[in-house]
Amino acid sequence: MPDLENTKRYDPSEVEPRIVEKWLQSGLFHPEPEGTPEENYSVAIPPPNVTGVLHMGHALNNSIQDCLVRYQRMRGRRTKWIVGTDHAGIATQTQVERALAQEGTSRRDLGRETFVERVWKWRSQYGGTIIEQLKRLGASADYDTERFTLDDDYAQAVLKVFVSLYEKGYIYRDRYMVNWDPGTGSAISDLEVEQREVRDTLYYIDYPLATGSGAITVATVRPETMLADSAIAVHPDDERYRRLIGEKAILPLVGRKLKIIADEYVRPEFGTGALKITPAHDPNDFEIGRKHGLPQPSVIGEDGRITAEAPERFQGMTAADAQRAVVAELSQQGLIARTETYGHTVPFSHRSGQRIEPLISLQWFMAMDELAKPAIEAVTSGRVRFHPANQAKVYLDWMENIRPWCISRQLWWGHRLPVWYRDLDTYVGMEPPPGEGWERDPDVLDTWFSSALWPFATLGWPRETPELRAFYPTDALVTARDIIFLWVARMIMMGLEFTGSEPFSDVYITPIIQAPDGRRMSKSLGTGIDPLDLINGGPRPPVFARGGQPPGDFPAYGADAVRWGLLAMSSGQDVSFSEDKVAQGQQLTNKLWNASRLILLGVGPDARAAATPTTVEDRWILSRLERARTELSARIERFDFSHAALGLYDFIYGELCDWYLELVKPRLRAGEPELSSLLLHVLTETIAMAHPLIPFETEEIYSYVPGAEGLLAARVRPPEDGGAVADAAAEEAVQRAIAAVQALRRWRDQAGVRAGATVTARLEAPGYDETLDHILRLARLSLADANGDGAEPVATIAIPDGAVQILPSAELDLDDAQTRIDEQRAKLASEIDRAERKLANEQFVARAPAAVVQAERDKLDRLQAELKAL
RNA sequence: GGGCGCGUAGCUCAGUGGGAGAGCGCUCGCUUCACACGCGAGAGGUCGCUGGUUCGAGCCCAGCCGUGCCCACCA
Repeated sequence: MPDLENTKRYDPSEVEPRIVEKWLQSGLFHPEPEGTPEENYSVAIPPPNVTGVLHMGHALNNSIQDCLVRYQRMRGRRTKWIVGTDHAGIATQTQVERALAQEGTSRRDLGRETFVERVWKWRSQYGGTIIEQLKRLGASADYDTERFTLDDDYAQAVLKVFVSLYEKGYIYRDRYMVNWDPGTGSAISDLEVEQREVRDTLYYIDYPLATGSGAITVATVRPETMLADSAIAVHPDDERYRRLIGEKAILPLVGRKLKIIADEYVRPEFGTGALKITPAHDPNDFEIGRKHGLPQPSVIGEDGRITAEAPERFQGMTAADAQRAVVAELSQQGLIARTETYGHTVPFSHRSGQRIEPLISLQWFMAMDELAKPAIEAVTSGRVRFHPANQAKVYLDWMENIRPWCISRQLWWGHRLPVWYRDLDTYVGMEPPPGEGWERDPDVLDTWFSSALWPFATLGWPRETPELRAFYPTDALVTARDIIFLWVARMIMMGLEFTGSEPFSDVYITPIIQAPDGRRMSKSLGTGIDPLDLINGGPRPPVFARGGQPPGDFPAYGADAVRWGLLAMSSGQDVSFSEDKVAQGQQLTNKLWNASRLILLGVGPDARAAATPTTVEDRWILSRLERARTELSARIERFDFSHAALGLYDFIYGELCDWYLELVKPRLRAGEPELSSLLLHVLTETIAMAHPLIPFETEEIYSYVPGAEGLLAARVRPPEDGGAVADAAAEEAVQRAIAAVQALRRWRDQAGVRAGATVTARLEAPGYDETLDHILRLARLSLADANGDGAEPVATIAIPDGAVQILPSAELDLDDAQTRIDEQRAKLASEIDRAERKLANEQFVARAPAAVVQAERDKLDRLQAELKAL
């Protein structure tokens, strides 16, 4: 325990690790499975990759979830934050394969069984880091029931879902065009493909007509695929080619005859208006081929090499080599009419970064249309709400145009398909089929298939567990935009299909935090920050250097400051990372620490918190506190985290510290018992409302509060009173006093009055009885005694409803004072002029709302009173 | 091609119809007994541009310019 008296600076690196242990040992984060989902509050974490490490996106996402969970826990709800990790098929397998490559071996060398064992070993070695990092961040998740998407129970859920959807006919096997990723050697789904700008060469190739005279010229960026051409298509209305429809052309290099067909898909204005059709290697051609019943010769295999269906001299070449060979032969034969460079977008694998090879493959698919219907309705009906709301449109647009999902992956790390083959028979079931000779399908499921079950499979589904009864459906889902389709949509569909309920009612889409140069935060680009480097202190990457200085290291900001900073950044859909915001969070924690020291060291050990005001400023702070509490709660509930964070800062700095604590210092030194109780009350309520945002420091401070019991994190806050505590009179009185002090300080500063000097003054304004002593002290004035009553003022300062007259004294420079008065007069006069002109405008008086007009009149009256007092 | 955003003080960003704000940075003054990672005061803005609606526009509408992201099968 730090010595409060001598710890003038809050030190998060000393406090935070201690507090984490305290929380974990308390068992507070693990709720018993009791009550109903309506009474309880639950959140399922987006499961990070088991071998992953915390990045800024996680830090933001989990700061937000923890804010929600802690807030609800302190409202008295039983809270369950489901935590765990994802096996992340491709990502994890790739990691391990990379390690194997370094050892000079490969998964093929090891064989499937050994390889999978190796991945499990890898997982036990490197897995779980991120869970420890979540604890360091303060995430109040239920670590006692940590889940993994490859746990035995979880696997049962996955198998059951597969079998059930197969039996319904939604899951089926088909030979279809897929996105083949040569990098991972697997098919991947449409969502794992990204389009990139590429400059290619567009080749114009002459295909001689079968009649022996003339040729039809086609344009292509992938000449090697011509080996698999099965037709040429033109637009039916294209005058240039109409007479050729039904004719045949000779496929160069191969000699096959290609029918010239008509299809409206072809754009006459592109290239030559004639399109070569390669059904096996282009998604569009695949569709056209099916429509026209064309054969689907396939010349590029899953290994990326030319197959036996191509002429022998090309077989075995890589696609790139084949392209060079094809172009060379065509040029030799004079069949390349011309070439041009051509910029366009082509698909790349999001996983391996390699260019997608579209090809026809036998894969497992899932029909989505029927599943999508209720999931669309869930959002249009408002049972699932997106925040911000316009993200619902993104979801709906995708759902309404949903396509089949390729769910099989040619990997070894994942849930293996519960499918067995024997000759022409296929068996699908949770257990292997009886009898001999069955071969299990070697493929595994897309990782997102199992992720889609996360909110209920983690609670024990398909068993009817107490956890499921108590915590499903969950309440909020907090995630990033980029997985709305991959994950959110699929969870809603699966939740509805298998549990009959939406898996959550609110989806909060976090902003994406970008590097200062506008790029994504990414380790490989050098634009990433490790959140732990911010928390504990660590190297600052060069792009985050400030003011032209060398980057140096981050100071150890602490988890509270990082959390607060991230929340404060969270407005809009994209935000630049701002170290200043984290620094502001650090300032806040330091300020709160010192305010707490003032109170705790000042009140004495026997004081107990009680909300008993005795003065106008007491009533003021209670009123302001209640407003701040109410506002903060409302902002958290509507997922407005940046305003929640900034509003908390404003209350602590702008009201509690700048004014209230300054106002009561004399009473604190006098040891007034009622004040001590009130200060403890205000402190306790302040740290309680701040706790969901800055949990560590507030927990630490709470441990020093006399009479406080247990953990702050477990404290149930009194409900907001909805404004009943609001004390308009006290707020008005103190607000006027603040304005007066500020006006007087400004005058002092500009008139050059020495900072420590006390100046004699006379008050010429009504309504300051309760606050006069405070104003005199904070503005360093003393009231004129009876002898000074008749003196001529050397300066007159406008304050609300009147003025303060400054009487002559040695401290004052009279010229400066006069200048100030003149300036103030001019300023007031111009404001009065503005208000008068506004009120003279008949249109304004006639058409503006009465309250607005009245407010303008009141303002004019006030300004005139102030001017008169000068 | 479609969709969603953004453009306000040097920087990062608040501000959804009624006198332009915060944090940081900058200037000036304070070793005031919670905090010098502090306190007090201040300077600094044609609110991207043009037009429109309105008594009144940073805010609403239209167009334009700049910029970011998502979706999409045009060789």
